[in-house]
Amino acid sequence: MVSVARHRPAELQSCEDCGIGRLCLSSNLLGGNLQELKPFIGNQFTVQRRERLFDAYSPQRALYVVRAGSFKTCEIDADGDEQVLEFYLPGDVLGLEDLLQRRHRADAVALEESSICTVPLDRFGQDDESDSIIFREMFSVMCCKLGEQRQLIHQLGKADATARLASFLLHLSDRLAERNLPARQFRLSMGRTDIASYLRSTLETASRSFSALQREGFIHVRGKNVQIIDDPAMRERFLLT
Amino acid sequence: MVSVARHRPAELQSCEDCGIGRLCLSSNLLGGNLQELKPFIGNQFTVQRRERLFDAYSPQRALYVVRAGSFKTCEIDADGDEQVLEFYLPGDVLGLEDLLQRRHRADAVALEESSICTVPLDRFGQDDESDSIIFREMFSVMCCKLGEQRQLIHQLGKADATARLASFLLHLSDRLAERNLPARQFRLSMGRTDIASYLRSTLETASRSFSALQREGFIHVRGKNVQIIDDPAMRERFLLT
DNA sequence: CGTCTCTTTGAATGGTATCAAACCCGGTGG
DNA sequence: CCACCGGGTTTGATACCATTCAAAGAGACG
Repeated sequence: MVSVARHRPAELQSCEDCGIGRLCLSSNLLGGNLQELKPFIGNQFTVQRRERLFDAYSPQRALYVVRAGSFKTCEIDADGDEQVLEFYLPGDVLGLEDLLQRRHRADAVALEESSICTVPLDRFGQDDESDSIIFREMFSVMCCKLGEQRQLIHQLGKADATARLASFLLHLSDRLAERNLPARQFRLSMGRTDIASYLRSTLETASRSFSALQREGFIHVRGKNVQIIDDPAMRERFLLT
Repeated sequence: MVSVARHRPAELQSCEDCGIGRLCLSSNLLGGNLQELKPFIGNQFTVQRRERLFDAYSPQRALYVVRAGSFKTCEIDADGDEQVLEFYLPGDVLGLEDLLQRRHRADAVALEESSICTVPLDRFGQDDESDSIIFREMFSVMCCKLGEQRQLIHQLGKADATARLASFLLHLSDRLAERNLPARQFRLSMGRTDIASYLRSTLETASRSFSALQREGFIHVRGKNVQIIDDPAMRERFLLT
């Protein structure tokens, strides 16, 4: 069995790795103008597990970059059920989709003790030059997000519960790898309920899917600890696009 | 029975109604600077039913505004199945999500004889001022699209097939109303297969859902002709958010 | 070591996909 | 004008997967 250090969240080493410098990891709009973004960075602070970074419907004052730990955004629907919208890892930016209305459209909750950098919105509008840079960055992230959501929609329609979980795990693994974090063996900071909610399923089905993936030899699971055993086979079997 | 004029697609009256002037109908970033966008408008042409406006993976040369008629975008997935991504009505802009890569990510197919205005991409980068305006416009549309996709994801997870169809029809009705087109009684330009694909369901289920909505007195259906009979009750019963 | 929360597993129910056949409508040609 | 044809649509029967309800099991923490 693997001995896991207790509750040590994933962390970025330096500002150079910080997501605000390349808001969308797959974007290459920016060459190396990290310096130009420095003026936008505000103060840092930590958020405890289950604490909210911001509330739905509250006015937006900043963008938030996850420095360490992880978050989920979720909204409460008309029936009072919580729906998980997205998970955020170190380097991810929270609040982009709220910029237009300058009002948060979801709750942001820390999944573990986490550290945050702020990018106050009042820095915008000071200088057209840097405004334009950050605007294009945001645009690029939005494009990525649109693509990701499209992916999710596609999956929700075609793939069964097990395939959706497999995709989720592979995507998570890819994101961890992009951040130079352990991507083959990791600890999920979110519970089965959150995963199920994100995948538009139920916690029982999610749990069964974990078991199924383990039974078929793709992964090893023990509670929140996941090890991806046969990554290529898993992609071959479950990844559609 | 209603006598329907044969195949007369919905149409915009003037450039003032054109979507490029307020790319996202719910956005209010622009005050009234329609004039500033005029230089961006390129030539017009028509597309026949089932003809493609552009192909997936082809390089993007322009944005396309639907002037009359309607379109669907769809992609062929790994299994060779067509997946409908979005439907476009007069005033809608095609190609926004492809801007980052300047490469189309889906096929765009005319659902009926349609008319198109182009916004060639080579107009961009000439003038920072107008670039910035169009950039913000696009950003605003992206925000709207993100919201819509989020809505769809939500529905795919929670609502059953009938509720999803109801939502689809109500949303379509709203979009027609925004364009000052008949919104209570209209002719669907897309077939059951396309609707089913968009809703991540099957044509049989879509058909049954139409029947169910009619049986319960919410709508009247006769092939592609739809009349919304009890709009408020339908919203009350099916619309989640 | 006990308690609480989260997770796993089981059995029954229900919605949707699938397979199959009949039907309707629009268009064509006699 | 009517008969016919073909694509699209409706409806029916069955099978399967996911949800739901229920209970037992594992892990975290004091």
